Amino acid sequence: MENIEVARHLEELADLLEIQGANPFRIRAYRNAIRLVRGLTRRLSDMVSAQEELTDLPGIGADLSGHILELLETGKISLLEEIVRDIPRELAVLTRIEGLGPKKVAKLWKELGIISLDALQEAAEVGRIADLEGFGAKSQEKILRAIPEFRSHQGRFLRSEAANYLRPVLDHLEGFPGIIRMEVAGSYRRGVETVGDVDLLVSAAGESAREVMEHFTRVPGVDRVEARGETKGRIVLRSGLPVDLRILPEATWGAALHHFTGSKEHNVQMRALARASGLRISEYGVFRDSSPQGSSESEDHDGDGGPDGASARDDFVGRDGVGVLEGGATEEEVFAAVGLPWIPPVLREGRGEIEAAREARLPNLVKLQDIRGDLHMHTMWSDGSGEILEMATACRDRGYEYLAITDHSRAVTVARGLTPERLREQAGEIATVREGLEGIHLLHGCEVDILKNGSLDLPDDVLEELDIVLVAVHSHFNLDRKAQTDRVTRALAHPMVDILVHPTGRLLNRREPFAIDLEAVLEAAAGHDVAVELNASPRRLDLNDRHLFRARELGLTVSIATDAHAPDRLDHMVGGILQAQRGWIEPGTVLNTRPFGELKSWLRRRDRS
DNA sequence: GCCGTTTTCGGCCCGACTGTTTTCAGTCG
Repeated sequence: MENIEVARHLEELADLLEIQGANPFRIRAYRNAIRLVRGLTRRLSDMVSAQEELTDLPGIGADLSGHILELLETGKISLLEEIVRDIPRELAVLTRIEGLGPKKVAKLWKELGIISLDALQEAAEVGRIADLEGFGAKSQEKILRAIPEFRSHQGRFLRSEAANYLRPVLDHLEGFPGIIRMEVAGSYRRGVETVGDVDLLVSAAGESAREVMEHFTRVPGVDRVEARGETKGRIVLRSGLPVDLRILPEATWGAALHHFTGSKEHNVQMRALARASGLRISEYGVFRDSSPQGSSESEDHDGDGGPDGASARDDFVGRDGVGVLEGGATEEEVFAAVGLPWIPPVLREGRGEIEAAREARLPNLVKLQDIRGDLHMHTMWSDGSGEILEMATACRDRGYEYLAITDHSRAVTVARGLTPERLREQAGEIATVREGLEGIHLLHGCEVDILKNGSLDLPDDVLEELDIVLVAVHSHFNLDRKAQTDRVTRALAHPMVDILVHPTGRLLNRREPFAIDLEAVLEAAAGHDVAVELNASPRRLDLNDRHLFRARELGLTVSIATDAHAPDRLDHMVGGILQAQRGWIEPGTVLNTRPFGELKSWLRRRDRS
């Protein structure tokens, strides 16, 4: 069983426990464990087979370990089976509706017997929800709006889509009087491949906050305003993208930026670290508890407007006591307060970045400037829209040293894949273009299909004539896990193969990765000295960050490539770099950071003519 | 349910906003 399935089971269990009204800290323990499982680079079942103790994992104790072992062994968790006898498992789905949490879902179920999305919609339409205690007309309207939204896109946007929708919002706010600074935070800043909403931060001069908020709600393309407070507002664009605005004091901008960049997991770890040294971190700064130890004064919580006369000049009267502001003007100050160097947002996922920072072993992340070429792209010869020359000059314009033209092979008929004859014809054009081309090296390659049985779509003598050979799965996505794994590993063993491209075949929000033992695939690639691709197309971003992290651990070579089907799509490299950084990838791991000479000698490890 | 250079028991990150209340619960990030 895959980790993702383990996580799903635990998630259902956590959801139902929450609806049942279980101890919130118990729920948090489950959520922590789920995040951990999703972030693991190794399969739990492999760890169990290797006799490793799951309780060694942070956040997994005796109980959770027991549930996981039972699940791996029997495919079931008896606690979950027990709970679903009392609570319908469909209720977990309802908590995903915006505005509905476990408490409200439990109420809807107990009072109105609602367990399905359809029933919820019907009840709202006939007005039965508004009469329920704790609900009202507005809650009912909100539910009616949220259901179709939930049904359509499940609330996730590609980061690149979000960037497009966001642009007019930023333009609208840019230069508005009173705005001192503006930045996008949240998962967007961390470079996550899909985002649920966008967190926009603004610092504004004293009195102008109200006007800034008002201006924000009049963004072009706004569908509705969901919240409009003094410091926090939320609009939903017609595209469905929710945008949150926070107005924050300039003096503690760094603390706010850090807080709203997250991730949640990272913030929790940072706060725990702060607490250990008597500090408290919030979006308003880093504070040292200034109340005398054991003093009853610290228990005085309701002194909202009345700071005690003895407090020092910089004292901050917070919601739960008095503290002295220690820093927060910049993110660097926040990290420095807990003895850490600044950590790049792409790493802030609570996956060991804090330990790495403490031990001065943060990765030297690969940057766009490190990239010397693009090794995967298409032209009009198959399903691209540009000429070979156009692609080459577009690459040269981007400052690259080299590129590879890699059209499809014949099995991909819908993409007008090339037969051996057409491929040889293309080699002729490549030679012609090369003659007139200066300032960039042009490689002739092919994205060769891996057939159902793991053999390649082109004969060896044709492969030998190419400068570079990419292999990919484009068919038979439904093979079982073993068959798919065997198919791909067999292809990797072929002596002419250089790069395995888009290794899991996923399309974000559209197609799940096909069933494959990626660990085995990565190991096979390492064994055969084949590189794996990070496909930078915003729809694919395949491999994902965790796979990349694993590839790095295994010492694999990674190619970051755009798979561009038009010259302007070569800019997708930017998103690929972000993804690579999220996988802790350093320049030395990346094939296409190498100078052309080194790339050539790497390609020549194959005995080509 | 997890965890331990404050603790094997008693903590567990912190704050804002809405809607439904009339002082606050629930939800969200």
